[in-house]
Amino acid sequence: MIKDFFLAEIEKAIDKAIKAEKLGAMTEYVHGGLAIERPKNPEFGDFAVNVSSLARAARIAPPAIANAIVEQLGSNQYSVAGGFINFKTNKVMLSEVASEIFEEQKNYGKPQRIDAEKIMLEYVSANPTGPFHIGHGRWAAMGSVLANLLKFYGHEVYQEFYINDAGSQIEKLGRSLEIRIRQELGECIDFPTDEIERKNFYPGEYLIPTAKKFIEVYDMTTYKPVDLTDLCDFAKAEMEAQQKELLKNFGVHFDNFYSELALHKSGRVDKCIEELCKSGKIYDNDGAKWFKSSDYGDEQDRVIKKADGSNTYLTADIAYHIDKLERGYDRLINIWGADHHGYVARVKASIEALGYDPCKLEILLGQLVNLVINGEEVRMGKRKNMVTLDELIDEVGVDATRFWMSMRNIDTTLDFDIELAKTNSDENPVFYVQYAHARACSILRNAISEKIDTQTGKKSPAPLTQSEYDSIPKVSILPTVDTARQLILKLEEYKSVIKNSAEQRQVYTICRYVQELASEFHSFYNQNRVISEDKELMLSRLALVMAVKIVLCNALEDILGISAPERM
RNA sequence: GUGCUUGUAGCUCAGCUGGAUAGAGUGUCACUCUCCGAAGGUGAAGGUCGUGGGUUCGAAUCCCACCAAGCACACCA
Repeated sequence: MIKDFFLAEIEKAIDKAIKAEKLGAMTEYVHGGLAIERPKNPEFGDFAVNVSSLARAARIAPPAIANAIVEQLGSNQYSVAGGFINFKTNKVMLSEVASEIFEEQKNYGKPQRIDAEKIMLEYVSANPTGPFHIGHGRWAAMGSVLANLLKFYGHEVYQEFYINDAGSQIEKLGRSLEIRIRQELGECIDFPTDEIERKNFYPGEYLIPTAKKFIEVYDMTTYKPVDLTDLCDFAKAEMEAQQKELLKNFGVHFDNFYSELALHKSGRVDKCIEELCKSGKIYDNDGAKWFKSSDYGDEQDRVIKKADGSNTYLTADIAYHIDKLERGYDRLINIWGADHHGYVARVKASIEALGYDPCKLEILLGQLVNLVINGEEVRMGKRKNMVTLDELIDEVGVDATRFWMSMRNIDTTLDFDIELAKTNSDENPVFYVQYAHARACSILRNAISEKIDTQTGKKSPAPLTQSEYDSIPKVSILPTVDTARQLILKLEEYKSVIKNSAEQRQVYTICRYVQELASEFHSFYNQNRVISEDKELMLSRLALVMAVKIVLCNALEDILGISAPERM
């Protein structure tokens, strides 16, 4: 990376300046204390480093420090402004960026060496009691993008969906299906109207098709009592199948679906309670067993076994996380909705109590999604207003949904404006970026297509022959104009974007980057004609266009999981 | 009441471990198609960084208090 090169040069110069006693009271510089940044105003240069932080140790003014360091560098590439050292990259370095892109192709931006980890990424993890709502869409999109990103960065990533298929909710689902079946068979029956009673059912209409299917499978003409477990199993299987189908269509891949019910049946949950008992952190109170999670920073202790002898949801969750750790993962990353934040402390506490390092568990808490329809916020959660993820994707498409769900920092509430996401216009960032890619493809097509004048019908030969076109990657780019320089620097930035995004688990920075790159490219396009009489210049510019196309395509398809269309 | 998250331009959001004149997009207004896709580009206007203190040479950024919004505070899952 160009940044790393400059940082190393400057750090060397600081060491030299200290030896020459040019940095006042400073006797030692610990490497890594400074960072290279892009100046806010490009007139200052391509990169900058702020040395003001050394002022305290040196006890001299920042500009004097900067000058002392630049003196040691002995190059006119560097200039000083206040506490900043600014510098421009030379043409050779810029040209190398493009060569690197052509060499690496799909791997451009992948770091050479990282401490690779075996990561378990768990996300979505919904109840199989109904269709996904748009909130699930955010976790699905962000999770799959994060998985792509971490894999690309060099980690080994395993994606898992924890199915909450145990507990009382499943019985609710079964009983709700029964009502729908009896309705279908002509019985005059409905869900309770009393609000509290109604909470024991899922009155959404989505169970009607399932009821019809059930009637067909069981060949019923009138309702005969069916075992509740059969009803539950049928409904559950149907909901799970629907959810899996949707995930597939949404471009979200899971390596495994882990059943909570199977976890209970395997005896792992009971074993986990035993282990906790051995740790001495369990006590009895009011007939229930409590886990002393407050010893590990939780606000209060938690029930692990109820007075009626059954386990709580937490108990299974503890067992599940221990199971993940036993499967040998270095790191567990979970994406949870912010409404589950209370669980973080207790799950971490259990991990620690059972002798594992709680730092291995990273929980990304995501704020929820608000739907904006015609400029008005529609609150989710109220069942009657619920918009399902299915409906949303039908309305705006997979690409736009994935992009919009990923484009914001996870800890801000996301406003999803349906009307905006639907428009194929400049208001929509997805189309803006895809358009840039299509435009790059179009230029490359034109470079080897013969041109037909629409007025005269005269044909003129293609600007380049196929073999000339194939040699483009070997061409060295001539960053003669400023827009080209800026574009190349933006391409170079991709490497740091990938690094920061992967290390901080911040997916939205990729979305931002891709918009910025598209913007630089559109700007370049408008100021420079790519296909021209000057062949050397044309080849150089085509090489730049090709480099942009590669990076845009990599970011869109491989990381964001969004199509990079060649035509629109 | 307690905890977590958020408060930056009309709107939606960036702003990296404190540092250059607080940045984008969108909306508004003005330019811009003889030429590779105008689904584009260029420019202008628009901000007491929720409020008040504090730390610092220097604060949108760190600390404290307050105000406002969202979420969570089960022997539900």
